[in-house]
Amino acid sequence: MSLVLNGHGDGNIAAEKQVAILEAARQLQYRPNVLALSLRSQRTRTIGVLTWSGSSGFSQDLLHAAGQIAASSGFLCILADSGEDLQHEERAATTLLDRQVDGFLVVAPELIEYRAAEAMIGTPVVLLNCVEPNARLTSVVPDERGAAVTATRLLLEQGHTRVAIVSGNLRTEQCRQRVEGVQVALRAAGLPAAGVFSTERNVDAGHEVVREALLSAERPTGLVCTHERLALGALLAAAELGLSVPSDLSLVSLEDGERLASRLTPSLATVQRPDRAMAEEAVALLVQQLTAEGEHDVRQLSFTCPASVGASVAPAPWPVKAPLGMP
Amino acid sequence: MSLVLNGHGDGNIAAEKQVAILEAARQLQYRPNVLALSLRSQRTRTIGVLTWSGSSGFSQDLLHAAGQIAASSGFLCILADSGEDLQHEERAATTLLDRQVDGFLVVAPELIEYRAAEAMIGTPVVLLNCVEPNARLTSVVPDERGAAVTATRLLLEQGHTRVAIVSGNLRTEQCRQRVEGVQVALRAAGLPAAGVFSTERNVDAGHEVVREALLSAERPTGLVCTHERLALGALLAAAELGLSVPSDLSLVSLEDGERLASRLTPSLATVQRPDRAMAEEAVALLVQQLTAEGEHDVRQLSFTCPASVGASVAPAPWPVKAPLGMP
DNA sequence: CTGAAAGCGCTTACAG
DNA sequence: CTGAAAGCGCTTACAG
Repeated sequence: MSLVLNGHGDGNIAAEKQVAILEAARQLQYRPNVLALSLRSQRTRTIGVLTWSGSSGFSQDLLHAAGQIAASSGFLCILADSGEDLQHEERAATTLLDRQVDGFLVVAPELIEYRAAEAMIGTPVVLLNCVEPNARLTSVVPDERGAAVTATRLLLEQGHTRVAIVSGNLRTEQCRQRVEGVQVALRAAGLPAAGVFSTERNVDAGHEVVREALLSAERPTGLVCTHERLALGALLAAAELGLSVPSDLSLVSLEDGERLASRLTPSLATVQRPDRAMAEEAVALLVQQLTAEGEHDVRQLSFTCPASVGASVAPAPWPVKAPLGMP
Repeated sequence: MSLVLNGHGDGNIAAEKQVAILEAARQLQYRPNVLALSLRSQRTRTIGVLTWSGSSGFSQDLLHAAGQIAASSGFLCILADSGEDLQHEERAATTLLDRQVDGFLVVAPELIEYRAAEAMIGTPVVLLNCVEPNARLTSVVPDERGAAVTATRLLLEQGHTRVAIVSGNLRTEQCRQRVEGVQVALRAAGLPAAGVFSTERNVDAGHEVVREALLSAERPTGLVCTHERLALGALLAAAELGLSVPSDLSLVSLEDGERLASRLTPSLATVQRPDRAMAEEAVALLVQQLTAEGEHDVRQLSFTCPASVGASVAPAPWPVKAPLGMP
């Protein structure tokens, strides 16, 4: 009977008998017992998703997208959230393994280096938005450095030469790469390195630090913010000091999934993380490993981040106004 | 053997034999096969979580919290995301049912009325942040109306008498209840109903509509916003018109999970949705239904929303300044 | 007190 | 071409 239902009937079962079986199955609304099937085949068509909310986590889109795409390949995602950070990672992995997940998808809220829990070795793993330090696991990440280069070019194209960086904590891999990208772009344009204003990743802190930057003697005409909240802080600081964005100050931000940029006034020019495409690719790679036979190459995929137009960038003012501090 | 491992050994198995078994199990790192166990017991210790991202969905916290709490009771959550709205709900429910989930948790990104898919009847269901129109399913929701009353009182206590409402789309249950709450509070204080400025739920739209409100002849001294993005828009509009928050304009917002309020300058006074407590309760109710025997009462739980202090409220200015429009 | 058997619902060889 | 049996890994009665 299962032969028929699974399409292996031809050549084995008489045609009319097949029809009868199919009809009966329909009438009884027969649905196979997935548990029994899994027990037999030792495969559950299930992906264990390891995630954690992080300090400012916005993996929400990545998670939603991954779940939908997995579902379209007949895989279901079991979520194991290890809380604020990854300390319960090992236990979460074990729990998922007990449930016989076919593979793991590790979804990080922001780009980090990730060391897989010991329990996971031997099971297919794909990393989303994180990398294994020794590149021994397949990973799908945004090209953060390239994104920062792209962002900076938006300012350079408009003739800005006095650019500053507003960044989150430089101890995070993400911020380091983003800041580096800006400096690379400036160097390539023959400009000196930008001043880096590093602070907590929230609107208040951004406000404060940008205020400071705008009051400095060498007031920048263009700002690259590593995170949307910082850009919002910058907007508030500029308003407070009577500077108009973009005519007095141009603003570019890298996206971090908050979806704030397009909703501000003026709308922010940003460089976006292609969450959906990345999730799609990561799940596809994992599903491929799970369904195809044999060994698979470890791959490191880096996604280009596209620029998104906004009203926060204008040509550099010329001549540059005197610093606000000295009238 | 399983008797020992499951703690039913005493009285059945010789003590020293039990020790031997336990020791062997440890050495072999024995972990029971959950699949086989489920097939036998017809229970999977699995909760199917039905969710969708909605137009502006911020169920992220609810989801994370639910997953963690379920895990602490030995239940795992399988996520089924039905995309933008609930049109694929039925299919998602069926998929989860095929996986033999023990029960359903429906997590709505914002308060709505929810009609359970037909496939789900017969399986325990708890609704989180939504209600069944005929109150036939257990649900856990925030007291949106009460939250709006609380918010409004923050203004009334400071002597505000000219209050306006900035609201999202009034066709949504959530906004309706929030607006209603404000009016109830005003009526109770013997004040006339507030003007309602309803618009899209984003910063831009909030900005625009608040600008209009502030330029009207009867300029309000206090604003209740139904969503944080609208409050942010209000902040920008006030800054643009040279009004200071809170000395010229007091601002209170209801929270919607964006976590923006505390990060703005000035920090927003808000009334918060107790996401974690709600998720905890919802999961607890479901787990209880799944583990205890017999029938269970259908319950409708409403959670009080606590006010959160912020710097955006001050006593009403007196006398009220002339409207900005006529100097 | 202990060991062998039945059965959860499936699929895959294997006789007939 | 078809039907009965074995087995995935567990637990729960049921003989011994």
